[in-house]
Amino acid sequence: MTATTAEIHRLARDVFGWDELRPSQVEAVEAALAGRDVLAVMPTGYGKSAVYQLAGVLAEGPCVVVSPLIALQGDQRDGLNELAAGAGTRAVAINSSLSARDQERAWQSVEDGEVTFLFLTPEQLAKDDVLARVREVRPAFLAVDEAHCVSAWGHDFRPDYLRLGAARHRMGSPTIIALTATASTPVRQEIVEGLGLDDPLVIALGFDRPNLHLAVERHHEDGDKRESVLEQAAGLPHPGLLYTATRRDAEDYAARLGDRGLAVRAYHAGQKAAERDQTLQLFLEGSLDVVVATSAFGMGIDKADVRFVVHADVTDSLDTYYQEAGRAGRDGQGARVVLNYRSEDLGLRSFFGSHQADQEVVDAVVREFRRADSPLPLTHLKRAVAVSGRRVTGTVNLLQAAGAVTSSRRGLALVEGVGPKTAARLAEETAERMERIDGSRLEMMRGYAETDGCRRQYLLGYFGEELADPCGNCDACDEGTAEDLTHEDAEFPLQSAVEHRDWGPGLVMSVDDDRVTVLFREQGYRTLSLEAVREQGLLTRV
DNA sequence: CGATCGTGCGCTACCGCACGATCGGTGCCGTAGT
Repeated sequence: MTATTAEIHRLARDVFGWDELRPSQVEAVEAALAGRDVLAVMPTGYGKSAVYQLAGVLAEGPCVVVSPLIALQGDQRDGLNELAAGAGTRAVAINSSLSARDQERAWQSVEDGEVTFLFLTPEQLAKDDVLARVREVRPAFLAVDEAHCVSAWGHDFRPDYLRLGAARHRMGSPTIIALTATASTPVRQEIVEGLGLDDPLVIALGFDRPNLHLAVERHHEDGDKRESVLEQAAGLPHPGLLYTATRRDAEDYAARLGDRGLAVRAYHAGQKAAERDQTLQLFLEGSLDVVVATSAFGMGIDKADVRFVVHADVTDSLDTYYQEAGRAGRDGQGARVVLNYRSEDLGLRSFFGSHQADQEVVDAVVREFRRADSPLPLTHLKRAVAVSGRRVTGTVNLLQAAGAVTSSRRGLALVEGVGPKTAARLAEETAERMERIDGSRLEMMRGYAETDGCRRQYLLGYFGEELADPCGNCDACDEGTAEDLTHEDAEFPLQSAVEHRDWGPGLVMSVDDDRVTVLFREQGYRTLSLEAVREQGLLTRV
């Protein structure tokens, strides 16, 4: 399956009405059509979706699109149906919001060959009957939208994300097109591994958003921080978004900003759907000054003129932070991005970082494997073990990551010689490694908050992109504390591969005068003193 | 990790305090009950 560059451009123009495509979009479409897996990390508004849309129309079989939120799927489906109305393509979304009868009707249209784009959640693809039906229609592509969810949610919250790689093979091994707006090096790596991408074309570009002014406000007392956050949300140009770590804080800040006469509403997952929808509508139509929200607010929300994004608390990583902060200034006009930081607030985040498996579930899963002496489908294990399916899936994911369980087309199997004790030990070690890595990502958050250097150089460095000079549009640059952090002739250039005596292979993420930060495969991010590195010969370039 | 809630104690009170327990954030899905 191939298409010439001219054909791709013609399709974009005639069917979708896009006059111009970027070279990276075309490159990604061509690779996908040639059967090569693709991971495209492109900023919002860059035309990520065009990659699977163009490839999907040009391909022989339908394109399965995995998307995390049912509401988002509805928007994507409607947008696609409107966009390509004349081209004989059709998009449907099948999920639990449809009645059994409507689901069946939708499947019929898929099986009759009327559907080019089929939107599904990862949970749908965890079901045997769904996979069987998908397999029958011989999909050409499995597009994974918002692919950072694989890394952010796959481990425990929505474990079916980490089983998409296995699902791909059970549906006849279509080419995967994975898409996300923000992903640092380790997140990209997790997407590649989690989805089982095969020698993928990785396109990652355009992280810099020069119109965003980046700032950090450091605080000692919680009360002072709250006052300052209120001042920011009230005083900065509107409309804006205020992110909080808890639902309760979202309500509190919203009430206090309301007292100051602002048009403001809270938004979090504890509210009724109707209330949330209303808030979203009011915000989109420009009737609100501020929305105060937990992380529930955001994905798929495209409002161009957000003038500030203030964070009342740190997030679990800079990936999440930049994803949320990046909702400011999409129109390219100036916008303010402020992180309010207290080192104590990092505590809440480390609480959320446990990956430990439940001993009982590990035992039960291992017992079930040993009882059957042939590979088992996950659905069998979920039936056989008397806890929630999610916990079983999470445990199996952990055991698989630990190398105690392998997955093949025939199903899951215990690695030879692994008993309950070994499985438990491997699971624990793996969970600890994940926690170490989570902890190190939190440390990068601390680093961003505590640096006196240019925030943008730090942030872009985290995403593996080098900014030659201090940006001139952050608080450190305003105050003149930012020094030029780039060292072209440095002994450890950015993104160069190194090997540590004890910690193994790593990648250089940032360098300054006396320190180097390296991303290690097993340890996560570690900052080392250059003096110690030199004296003890800790690092070698490889 | 830190804030908040519930419990039990002491013992001039339906109160104050110390202590331990619990909770904190994202959304699928299926099923029970209106």
